[in-house]
Amino acid sequence: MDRFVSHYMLRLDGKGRVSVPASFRAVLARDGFDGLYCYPALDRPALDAGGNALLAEIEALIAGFQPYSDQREQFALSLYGTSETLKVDGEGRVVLTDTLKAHAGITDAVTFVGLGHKFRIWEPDRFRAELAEATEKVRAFKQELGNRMAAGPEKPQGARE
Amino acid sequence: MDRFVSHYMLRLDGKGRVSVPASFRAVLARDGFDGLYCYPALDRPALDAGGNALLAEIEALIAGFQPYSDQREQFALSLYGTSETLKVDGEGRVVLTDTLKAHAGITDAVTFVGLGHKFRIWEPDRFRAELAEATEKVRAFKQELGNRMAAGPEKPQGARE
DNA sequence: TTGACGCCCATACTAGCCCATGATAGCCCA
DNA sequence: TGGGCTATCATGGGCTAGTATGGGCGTCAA
Repeated sequence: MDRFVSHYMLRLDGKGRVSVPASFRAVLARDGFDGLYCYPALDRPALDAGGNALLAEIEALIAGFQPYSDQREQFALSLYGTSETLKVDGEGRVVLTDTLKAHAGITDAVTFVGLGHKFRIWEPDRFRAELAEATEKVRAFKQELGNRMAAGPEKPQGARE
Repeated sequence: MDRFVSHYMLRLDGKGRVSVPASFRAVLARDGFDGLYCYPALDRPALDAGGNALLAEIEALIAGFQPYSDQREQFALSLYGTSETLKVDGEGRVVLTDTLKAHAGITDAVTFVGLGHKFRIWEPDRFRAELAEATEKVRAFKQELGNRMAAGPEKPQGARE
């Protein structure tokens, strides 16, 4: 496996440590990154995390802007500047910094969610809400698609089930 | 790790010394530069700092201008002329010169911010403001990007992010 | 001489490292 | 197929080395 998939709820211990799910660790190990690259998601109260694949994505994004441009500086600041490379201990645990925990509202438990080349870390209740909302939207979208199908012979272009 | 990443707030002691974050020192050590190369950022009340990678960037920038041109001389003057090579003591601390501190409005604490190949030194309050502003702009930019995508030839929106 | 700076040592704190334990799930063998 | 064994995993706690910070002392230059 070379992708982050599925989700896991895990608790922080007294020292604030939390185990990275074993299957995610396996992906990171294959990816070759030592540690865990992590930063606050831009538009959600959650954390994005991953390894070299994620880092490469960010680097490519920043390299796409003109050197010395304002946009590039802003992206570099808000991506590199808020990132942390968390160390993973011998048991596969990490300690989230206070800044990271504050952004996601994390206290004593987290939910890890695989998103393919990266994964996201949520406070469990917020994750449930986010998942419910996403599921609802997907369901509505699918239904709308079905209605459109039934209504007319014309096919919705580009819509694959 | 070969990039400056994350940010750290540290205080100056009575002698005006401040510890360079350990993770930044590790990058500098790998970079091979002895000391800390530092100069006032051109268009911000902050200081740019780094090692050989930063020096190489500056050199490339200046080399891009016509030899003997006014621009080249001006850039050379304002970059090389205002730079300091700070010494790092046995404990990994540096002393900022008065000129540097004045430019950034630094008094008794600083925030170090990684920007990949270099890092920036801010007065903590100003940094908070700058980060908030940059994050806001990046967020707006991303949203605009998303809207543009969704407006295009009908794609299932919400397909990741 | 005085002040600034480099160099050295001291200390509180915490992050990292190591070992221990309980639970679970997968595997093997009868 | 069922039962037991073992490898893996999540979790807990203690110890140690590293880090940030503070202060003393000698040296060099103004």
